[in-house]
Amino acid sequence: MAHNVDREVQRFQDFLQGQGQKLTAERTALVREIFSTHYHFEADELLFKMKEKNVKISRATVYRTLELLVKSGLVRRVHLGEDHYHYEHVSGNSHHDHLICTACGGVIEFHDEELERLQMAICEKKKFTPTFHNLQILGVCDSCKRKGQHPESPDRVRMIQQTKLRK
Amino acid sequence: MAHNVDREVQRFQDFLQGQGQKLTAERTALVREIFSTHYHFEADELLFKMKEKNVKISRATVYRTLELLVKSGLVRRVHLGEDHYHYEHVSGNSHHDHLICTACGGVIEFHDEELERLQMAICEKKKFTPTFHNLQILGVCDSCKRKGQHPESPDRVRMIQQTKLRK
DNA sequence: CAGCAATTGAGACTCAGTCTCAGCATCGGG
DNA sequence: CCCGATGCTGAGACTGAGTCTCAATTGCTG
Repeated sequence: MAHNVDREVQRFQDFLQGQGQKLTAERTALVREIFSTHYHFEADELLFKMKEKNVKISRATVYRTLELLVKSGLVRRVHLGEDHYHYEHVSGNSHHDHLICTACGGVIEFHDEELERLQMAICEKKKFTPTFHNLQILGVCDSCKRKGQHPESPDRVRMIQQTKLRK
Repeated sequence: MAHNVDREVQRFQDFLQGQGQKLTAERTALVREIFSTHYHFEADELLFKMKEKNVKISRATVYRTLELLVKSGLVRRVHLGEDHYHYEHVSGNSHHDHLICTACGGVIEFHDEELERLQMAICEKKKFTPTFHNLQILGVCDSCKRKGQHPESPDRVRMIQQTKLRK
């Protein structure tokens, strides 16, 4: 919990209404779940969590709702070094990038103004109009390094999965 | 062509031998294809090109060889904003990142020392030992902007496919 | 030439994600 | 109160990228 989710539900409803769409029970449940528990998650993980809670929501609805959430700007789709998407919610707070530990699979977020500025400068030089960016740095985090975990080779990152779900 | 491919073939053989593995006709053909023609490519695209040239190589072998090439460091696996991998060959030249035009699908490469330094500094601050990174900036390139192509929303990038192949 | 490990192709399989379609919910008129 | 329109839903078929299995083949090496 730790966070009042109603604000996001409201924002989503506003977005939907602007499109002549409706905030249904399923959509509300998904938004609540996303904003109260998860931070980074996979679509199937979300599906699984809902099933666990005995809230029956179909795969199709989960994907459809995620798409709407991405369009509304409440959720962002990110690559985290694996070969499928991850999602993260955006609680009004600013953009960030990811350090991904290839030993434990953990994700550290960071934001750096200098980095953002530099990217803008690069785009300007190339006459490129950026809308979005995505930076992942793969490596080994401090605690894994202490434990002497040897880094997996980058191309094996995708194999390091803490959670395997899908019923 | 434009580039002598034998050096890469040799490097690959050295790598394979170090592992007690063999440089077969199929592997040689793939390396030659990769280093003489493509720059960024998808696995299936490579498979298709080989078929086109009447060099029969199975899907499994293409994927297996790509994995070996990634391990050997001759080829790099990158995300280019779509939901599956792309590959690019590494001809001894340095690391670079990508500007990806969401209107035309084009890819502009760039390398910036300052950016690299900054990333190292960020990692240091977080006590993170980087091995690899991947930065994509999505947006609209100069020529698309002139043509007034309106930018696709980031989450639709994956739909913009110039080439659809597979058999 | 026999033995043996590495390699191969065909095709089954997996898994994330998409699509289709019939049935349901809701709403604004008549 | 019923009607049609519109949007939403779940079930499950489908897709496409990538992986795995296994029997057959290759290419050493002794």
